[in-house]
Amino acid sequence: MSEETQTSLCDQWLANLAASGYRVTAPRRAIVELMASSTHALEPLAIYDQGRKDYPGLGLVTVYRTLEKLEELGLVQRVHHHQGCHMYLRAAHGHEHLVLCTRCGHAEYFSGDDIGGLINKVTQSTGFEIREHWLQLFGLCPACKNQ
Amino acid sequence: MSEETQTSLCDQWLANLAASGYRVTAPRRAIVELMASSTHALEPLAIYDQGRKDYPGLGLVTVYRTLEKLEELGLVQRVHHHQGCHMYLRAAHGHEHLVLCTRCGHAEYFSGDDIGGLINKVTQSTGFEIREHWLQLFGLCPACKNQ
DNA sequence: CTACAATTGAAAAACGTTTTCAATATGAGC
DNA sequence: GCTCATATTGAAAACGTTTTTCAATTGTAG
Ligand SMILES: [Mn+2]
Ligand SMILES: [Mn+2]
Ligand SMILES: [Zn+2]
Ligand SMILES: [Zn+2]
Repeated sequence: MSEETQTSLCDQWLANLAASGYRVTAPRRAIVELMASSTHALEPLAIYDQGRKDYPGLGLVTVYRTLEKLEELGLVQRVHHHQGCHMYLRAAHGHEHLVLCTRCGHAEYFSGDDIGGLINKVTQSTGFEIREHWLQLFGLCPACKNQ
Repeated sequence: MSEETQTSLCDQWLANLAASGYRVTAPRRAIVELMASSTHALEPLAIYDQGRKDYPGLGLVTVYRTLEKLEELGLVQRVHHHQGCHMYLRAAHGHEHLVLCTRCGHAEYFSGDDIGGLINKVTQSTGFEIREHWLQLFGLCPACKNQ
């Protein structure tokens, strides 16, 4: 009963890396720990700074290379922000989009957008064959709303 | 009657520059001519290359500086694309969003998106105060659909 | 036409990202 | 556990893009 199958997201990601033939190294553990739990999209330099608290020898190059792998495995995704276009966040589960706080960067996924009707309209009016869409909402998160 | 008020978009932009206290110079004319008529979002280097056909002395720095001004005046806007995040296109008129061709880059504005309902749902479920949204559709333009 | 400030392009600097490379650490096989 | 082939590492160099600096040029108000 208290024998939980409590696999943290972090452990899942590391297992995923291993299962894909990649090695589980100390620098990767530091980065995964960070990314699996972050509620903010982070840019490589921020990941580097944060990660060095955990593993001081960490190199910025390794951050880039690890993000590349995590993205390839679908664990992390790139986010375009007002503050930068190379920010990384835990990937969406299924069809989700992001709400982002313009003040603190807090990011949250939501689902349930229904733009099928719009896509039909645009298909008709423009003749485009639409295959993909980007949708992102921006505003203030609950914490930032109250100064 | 045949005395048309046929001010080209290009001339409007130049007038706008002048009215804002900026000078109308040959390099700016070359860039404006290009941007006011382009149906593709262009990156600075492409604008530079195209612009040099018209005005061979054009410098890349001037492209950057002119885009900065045109954006400030709301005549041009930055577009995030799969192929690049620093592309520029004629700004939207009012509330419009973009459909972009993933093959040739052709861009078209559309309006009539209604995501008010979605915004309400997300406001309720996340507590965010939503102030802005990005919506972009991607696919194949009519020309690219037929190979 | 003149005079002055805005604008220009070349060159240098700054920036973020990628490549190169020798040293190191990992994990499979014993 | 120990060995070994090799995946991974960080530092340094290279890279492409954007910004800054600066002296020469150009636009425009008067
Ligand atoms: Mn959607
Ligand atoms: Mn809209
Ligand atoms: Zn972007
Ligand atoms: Zn096309």
